[in-house]
Amino acid sequence: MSNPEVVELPVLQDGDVVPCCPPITAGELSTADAQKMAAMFKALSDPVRLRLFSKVASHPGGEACVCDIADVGVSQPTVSHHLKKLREAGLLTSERRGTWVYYQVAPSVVAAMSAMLDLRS
Amino acid sequence: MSNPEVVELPVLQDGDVVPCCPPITAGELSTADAQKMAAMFKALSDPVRLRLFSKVASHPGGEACVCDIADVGVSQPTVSHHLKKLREAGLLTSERRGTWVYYQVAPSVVAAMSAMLDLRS
DNA sequence: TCCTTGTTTCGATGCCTGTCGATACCTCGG
DNA sequence: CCGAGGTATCGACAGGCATCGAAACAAGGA
Repeated sequence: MSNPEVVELPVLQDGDVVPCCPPITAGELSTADAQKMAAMFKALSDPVRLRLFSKVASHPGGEACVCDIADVGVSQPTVSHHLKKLREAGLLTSERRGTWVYYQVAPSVVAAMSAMLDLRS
Repeated sequence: MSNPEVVELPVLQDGDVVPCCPPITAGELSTADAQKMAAMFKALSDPVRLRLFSKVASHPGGEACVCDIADVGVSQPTVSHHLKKLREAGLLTSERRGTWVYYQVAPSVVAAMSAMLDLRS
């Protein structure tokens, strides 16, 4: 925390539209696009993160309190660590309302990933 | 009959319907489903693998010789290693035809991943 | 104010994985 | 049968990451 000049990662912010990358069949991926896409998929490449994400996504309104989803078989700090990863990847956004923190899905990012996997040609 | 060197995978074969997992919004993922899904996403969580996959997918017929796609900036053993990972995840299948080995995309698996990311709510 | 509950950060540890060079394997042409 | 070129495996190393307990931070109530 002693470095105030740390450059923020080019991660995605709440509300951003994310075109990101073309469908995989459109042609060879550039190195830069491949890195961006890989970061997104990596965020979902862990079973715990996948369960956390699905718990948020399956909640009414695509939103859930940490206290509602924290039971995934790992310690609470680990849950927080994974939620942070999902936030940094732009898949979830968080908002504190009083005592509790609520997480919401970021639909555009997920839609972008889905589009990239669309193999229709 | 021409049933030569079939590379057997304990995983998914081209043409198989892949029930695997429900859409993420359908409810909480079971531990088992989460592990299966995470393995698929993990296969695409590396930039090199993503580029290899896109090179195969963007080739006519969704098929390409290793010699056509091996130029991704890493050594030949590393390319082979990544292709093996993609094979083990069920995303690619391989077939030796004479001197060269051809890789094809396994459309159903990719479609399954895409379906899981479908967030229409 | 102090205490309780919810959440995040910190520091350490052990496993997993991407990468390479060397080498073995497979197929074809001579 | 042998050599050459394409592909896969092996062994080793370095960096990354999931996980935990402890501690710090935030908000509300007594």
